[in-house]
Amino acid sequence: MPKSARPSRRPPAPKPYHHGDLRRVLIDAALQLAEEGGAEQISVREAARRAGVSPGAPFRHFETRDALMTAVAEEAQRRFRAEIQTALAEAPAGDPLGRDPLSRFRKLGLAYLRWAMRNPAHFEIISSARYFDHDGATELSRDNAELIAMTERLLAEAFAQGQLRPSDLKTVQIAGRALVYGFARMNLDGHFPRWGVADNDVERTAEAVLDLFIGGIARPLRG
Amino acid sequence: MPKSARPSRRPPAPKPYHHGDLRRVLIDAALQLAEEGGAEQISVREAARRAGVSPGAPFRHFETRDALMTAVAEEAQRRFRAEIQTALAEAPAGDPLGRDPLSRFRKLGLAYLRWAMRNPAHFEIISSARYFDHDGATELSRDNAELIAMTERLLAEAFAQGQLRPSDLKTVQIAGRALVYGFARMNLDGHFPRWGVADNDVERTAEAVLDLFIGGIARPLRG
DNA sequence: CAACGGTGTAATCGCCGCTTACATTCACGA
DNA sequence: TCGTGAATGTAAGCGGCGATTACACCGTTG
Repeated sequence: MPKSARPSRRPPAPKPYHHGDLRRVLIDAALQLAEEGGAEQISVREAARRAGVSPGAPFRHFETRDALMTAVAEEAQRRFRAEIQTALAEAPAGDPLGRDPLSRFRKLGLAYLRWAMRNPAHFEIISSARYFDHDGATELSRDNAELIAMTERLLAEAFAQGQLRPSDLKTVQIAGRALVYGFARMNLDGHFPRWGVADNDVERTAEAVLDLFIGGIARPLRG
Repeated sequence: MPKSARPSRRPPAPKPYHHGDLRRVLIDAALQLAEEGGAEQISVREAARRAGVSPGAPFRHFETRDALMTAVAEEAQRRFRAEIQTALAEAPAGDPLGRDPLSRFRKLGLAYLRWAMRNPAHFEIISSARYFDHDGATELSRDNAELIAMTERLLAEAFAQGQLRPSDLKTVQIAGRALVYGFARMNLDGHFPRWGVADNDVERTAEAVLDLFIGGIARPLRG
């Protein structure tokens, strides 16, 4: 009598049919698998196994493995988004109104890098656009577009306030993204040992790299 | 009589036993597969199929699929290396002796970017460090270390000649790599449509991004 | 020419994504 | 209240995959 001890407590749960909330459990199991061995280690069967369910059951909730990956990517993206918002919500020292767009830009980059360093599996899943082109990926695309728009706004404000040397802002934006994305992927893809960067030094190096970039686009202080 | 027309011409070939040179053919087939559908589409069985050989035959030449991937990565890296050397060999205009390290640095970055844009499948295979940690991957590591050493030398020379503003050179080096690597991966991972960069514009954008970075690290011209 | 080692084949194993047919259980209206 | 249909899970099976094993072939070499 394995599962008889489930007296159907909890009316407000959205999908407590047979299993309880299999969809949720599958996503969590998949995230766990990604943390253990990378995104390509995610397997429908193993997720089903960990959910204590038959191999065919997941296909009631996800048409294909890629659909599961999309759902996992959305979950990861939501956590990433929350992290970014938290980081940006912290009042910048000496600028309680948050009117210094360049330092907010820096904070954004730093939050991006730190999150990617500390959650490489989640970052990996979000990386590939492959899982953005599915039916249920609207949330993913929207979140991403908002993040892009935010950096665009910050850069425009920074420029308007004279914090930037004259540059094409679109180029600055893409270069900034390429920098943090590339750094995060170098970490994910295991490049840093080849570059003599130890694990303890990765976050410090990330900060140095970001500051170098910002120093390169900022208008030099006259003095 | 499918393969009877092979009168064993060519004594100096290293492995013309039964098939001719299966190892070589398998690597080429795998490269082809990567070009068609990405690195993860490489399958030992499909490579064997295209080589006209039984599914078990490849394992005489590669212990595992990953060993095949390592060999493919080495082949891709060799081509990449050749491309870089060709690009650097071109005499810089107005500096026939090649004594302008910063412009050589730029040329190196540009060659990296262009090759990655035009050979995304090869770039992808080289990206992951996973295939560097196999027995036969010594060539891969050596090539890579040489490339790293070359950029280090160029930056040191550029600094010595006063072309750079004061910066930590290691940070500059890693930032430069992160920038081009990130840009190449953004292209590979399909990010650019989200950024409003059309396919025709990718190489132009790459150049703009690189120049922005170099403008950021270069000592501003006094005028 | 005989023995041996390098090479390819055939058959098989377990895992995978995915599908189909069937069993169970919940939700809701006659 | 009950029964009927839809939502959910199971059982079984398909073909493809990486990998292993036993066996067959063949070129080299002593």
